[in-house]
Amino acid sequence: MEKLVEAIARLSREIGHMEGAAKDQFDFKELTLTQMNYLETISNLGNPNLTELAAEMHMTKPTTKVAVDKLIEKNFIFRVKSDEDRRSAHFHLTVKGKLINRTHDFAHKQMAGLIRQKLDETEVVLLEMLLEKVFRIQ
Amino acid sequence: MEKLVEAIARLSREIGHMEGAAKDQFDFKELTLTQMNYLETISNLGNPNLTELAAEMHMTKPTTKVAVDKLIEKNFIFRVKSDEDRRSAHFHLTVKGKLINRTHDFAHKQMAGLIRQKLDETEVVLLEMLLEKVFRIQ
DNA sequence: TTTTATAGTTAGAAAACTCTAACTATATTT
DNA sequence: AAATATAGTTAGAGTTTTCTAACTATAAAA
Repeated sequence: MEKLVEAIARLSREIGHMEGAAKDQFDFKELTLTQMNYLETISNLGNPNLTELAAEMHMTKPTTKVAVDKLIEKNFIFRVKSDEDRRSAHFHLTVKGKLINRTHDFAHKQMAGLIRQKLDETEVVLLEMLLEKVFRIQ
Repeated sequence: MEKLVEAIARLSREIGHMEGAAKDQFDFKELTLTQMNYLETISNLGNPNLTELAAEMHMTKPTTKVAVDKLIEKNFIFRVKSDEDRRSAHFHLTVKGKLINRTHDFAHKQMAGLIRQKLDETEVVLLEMLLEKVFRIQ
């Protein structure tokens, strides 16, 4: 296996593991795996409407409606009616719903901590520069 | 937001997105999200028994049994009876089951490709060295 | 302005997911 | 050897997830 691919795989696995641990901590017993998935997708899409969410989830609209109704009832998201198109509404995360993202943040911070622990300051700056170059838009 | 954390978050999001796209490609319509999750956990644990799998999934043993029975019926995993403890059996991935990991591999290779596209050879070697140092055991 | 398309909803049914309680078989402890 | 613990199974019930078909309301096109 190529060295670079191996390193990425390792990084990815570790971050995944840290996110799993974070979710255990945050104790989302209130949500099923499926509901968590809808919530994360809403977060990723950024206030989608029902049609957009259903498309991204590869589900029908009635199925998606059942899911969002549960998330609304449990106070993880709320509806905002669209002014431009009065047929439509967009889903927003509540304060409680936004906690989901904290599990990602937590894992990312933890990984940053591991990196600072293993590399000296010069190396950290170098790594930052390299990663920034990879994701720079152009 | 700290620069390093931001870079990790970006990397993590991109890899996640690539994995999602890979799953769409591989077309696992045969599996529900839940079943996919059991299968990935079995893969991560490496031939766990029912008790170990249930613990990792935070589910009861009967629930876990229902799930693995479905995966066996669909030929994603199979049982291997333990010689040491005759009450027990371990789950192994079939060839078909191992395809799941390919979605991860695919995403990691794609990310490696993006990196090679944005960095020159010297920078790639540097990045490899830094990541290796982070994950070196000691 | 009538027709067609789009956004979302409702109803009802099937499959998947999850649990508790009670059980069998094998291992371990006393 | 008897008592206790562990690995897994079975049965049955409640909840969640998913679909198709049919509907309302608004927007866009003809």
